Amino acid sequence: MQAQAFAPRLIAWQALNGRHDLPWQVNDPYRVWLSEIMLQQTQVSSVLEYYPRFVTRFPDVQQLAAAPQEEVLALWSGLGYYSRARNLHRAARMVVDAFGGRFPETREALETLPGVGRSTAAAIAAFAFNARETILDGNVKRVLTRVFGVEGWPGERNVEKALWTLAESLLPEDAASMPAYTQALMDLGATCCTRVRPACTRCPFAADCVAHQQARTAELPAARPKKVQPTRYATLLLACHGGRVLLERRPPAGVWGGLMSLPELPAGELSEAWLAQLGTGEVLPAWPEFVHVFTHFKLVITPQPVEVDALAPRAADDTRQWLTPEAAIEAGVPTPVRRLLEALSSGTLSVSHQIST
DNA sequence: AAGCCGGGGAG
DNA sequence: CTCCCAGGCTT
Repeated sequence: MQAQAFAPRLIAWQALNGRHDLPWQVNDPYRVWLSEIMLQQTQVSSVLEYYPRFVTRFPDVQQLAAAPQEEVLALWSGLGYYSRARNLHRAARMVVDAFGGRFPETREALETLPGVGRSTAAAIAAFAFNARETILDGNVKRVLTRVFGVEGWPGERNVEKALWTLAESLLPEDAASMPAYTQALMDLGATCCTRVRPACTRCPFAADCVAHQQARTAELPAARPKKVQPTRYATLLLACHGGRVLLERRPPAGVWGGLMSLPELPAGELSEAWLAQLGTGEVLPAWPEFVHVFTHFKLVITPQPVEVDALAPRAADDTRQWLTPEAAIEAGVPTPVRRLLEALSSGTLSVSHQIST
């Protein structure tokens, strides 16, 4: 893909397939700025409900600057990211007070307005002033990583820097086409090069797109690395006597809430209090620990078998029961507990580390 | 560099 | 439920 071929092909595509009737597609820096702020991390369909009301109430930057902040926030209510509204109001006052009521025309100067970062400033400069500045939003990152096969998560500093450089190298030569080109970048990402199931058959770059040619549109852009889950540790007690094992109903809230389970010793140690409850017996060697993964943490479980000399008295309610492993499984237990009970009933003396879910 | 902001849509 | 969206600001 030649860099100089990118913009003309994209603009030609946009002329026939792009969006041309969005209400903020006007040559007015105030309305462009307002729409760009509203569209930050917010989908077009949502902004379409708010933007008309806002420009009706505040037709120009002077009237916005003169309004009380509460009224601005009220019109923003429901859009989310309310610091955008506060910054919007501050920026309007800055335009009036510091720039004489006229928006600055360069990307660099626009970036001094609160709430206007590099990409938003570039969008305003390109749409309103034909500046040869590139945007780099989520749509553009997706298009560029796919077409040019850029590896790595775009949130990573080096990857993002490379994308800015790449995006700048693709700008059209003639400044007059900057509005159409910028809109085309957004439109391609929003309507064709979508996050899932992109419409590559309708894409002007399909023949050159690295992701499409390698059938890797699902892998590019690379997803955010998953956060390392916090680790918790627990000992699950396998108290056995006469072919039965002690089960305990867990508290209603929290992990495995309300389910029957093996008694859990939080500290990872076999406590004296627990042994006393069970009377006398023999503590057997612990089984190998294994990991159970939850959505928000991982639990390292140490199964601790104990052969007790007699069955402790059954509690009045059903919070504690001595059951055969088979009956316990039947009662409904969490998956890792079921695996342990299965190992117990099959007479296995140790559990493989491969137990996990 | 990572966390935060927020409501909503898609899968 | 997760992940992301026309990102920017703070720590």
